[in-house]
Amino acid sequence: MCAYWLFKSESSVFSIADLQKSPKKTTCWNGVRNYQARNFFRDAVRKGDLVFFYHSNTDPNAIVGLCEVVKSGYGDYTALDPDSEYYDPKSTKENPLWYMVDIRFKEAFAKPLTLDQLRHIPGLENFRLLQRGNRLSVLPVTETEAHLLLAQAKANT
DNA sequence: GCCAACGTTGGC
DNA sequence: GCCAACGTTGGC
Repeated sequence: MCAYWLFKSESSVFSIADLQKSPKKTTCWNGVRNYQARNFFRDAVRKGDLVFFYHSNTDPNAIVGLCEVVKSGYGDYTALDPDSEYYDPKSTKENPLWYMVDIRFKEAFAKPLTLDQLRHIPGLENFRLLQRGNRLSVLPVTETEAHLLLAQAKANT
């Protein structure tokens, strides 16, 4: 049983095109410094899970493609690097405070699912991405929601 | 650039 | 443990 997730990224910081250009089309998703997101990485995101890639703070904001988790949660080493902007002295190698996962590019949608479009899809009323004030950068997607998203992406050609 | 919503910090 | 202040996120 694979689960579904949505990862947010500002396209100017790291876009799906950047992922596609990465070695083996794979990257570690580091720099998550929010406890809720951390808990997902540590306890729930598993190898084989499907990830919707979302561009935030861009125009238009949209789900732009799909990736696959290729490595479950492990210690985020940027937290150990004093030169990193993600450095956190409370984290150690033995006792990581922050976690990351690895994802591999799967597909870029021919036409991204824009935020505006998502708001009009029946069945997504409770989708966390669409909820007011939502700021979580790693969020769970239910199987029902995932199927709706995949169907819409397919229909969007 | 603005502002609402949220998470975190720190004083008490 | 409460809550005000602050910093950040993210849509517009």
